[in-house]
Amino acid sequence: MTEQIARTPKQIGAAIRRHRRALGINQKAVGEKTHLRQATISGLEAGEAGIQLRTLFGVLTALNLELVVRPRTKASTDKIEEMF
Amino acid sequence: MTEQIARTPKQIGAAIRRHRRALGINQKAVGEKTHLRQATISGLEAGEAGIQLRTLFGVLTALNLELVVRPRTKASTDKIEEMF
DNA sequence: CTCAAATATACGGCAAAGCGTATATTGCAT
DNA sequence: ATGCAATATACGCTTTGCCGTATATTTGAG
Repeated sequence: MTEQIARTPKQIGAAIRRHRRALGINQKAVGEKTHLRQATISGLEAGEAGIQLRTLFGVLTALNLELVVRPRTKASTDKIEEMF
Repeated sequence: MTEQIARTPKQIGAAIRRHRRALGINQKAVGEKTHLRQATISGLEAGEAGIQLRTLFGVLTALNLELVVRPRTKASTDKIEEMF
């Protein structure tokens, strides 16, 4: 199961964490590759909603990941107010 | 071709724009659904690297889109410094 | 070509991200 | 149980997102 669906910051954070662990590297190492602090990686993986795209894609690149944007597959609640 | 690969803020912005247009709605309407300004949607679609996950996922939800996180498929340069 | 709709840009203000640095906490092997 | 590695949290600082509001520019229909 190497393809993870993400519809929220928490979900993409969790997905990134799983992939990072699968690669056997720690947050500090990702921080060094990306010029981000270990604390910043921690926040991303925790799903902080304020994380910037700069940070997200830096980490994705460091982990050799990519995103796919596509229409939602299954059902969804779609109440934006309840999203975070 | 409704599945778009994104490895950079610019790419995800472009992908979102294509999907939005395919749905036939404008930035102002997306802004109203998400409680974001039209100017903010514009920035997201333009690929501004500082856009936050809060903003990204709000728009994805409004457009009924989702992300998939997966290992990169084809080749990649992977020079993070050159990413933006 | 014209004009309206859509999109991009501007400015001051407030809140928050990410920084360096440092420490607290958690998890895991022995 | 101990100790180290990994992760989470804290503080002051600088930078920047997003806000409301407003305007400039681009695009497309007629």
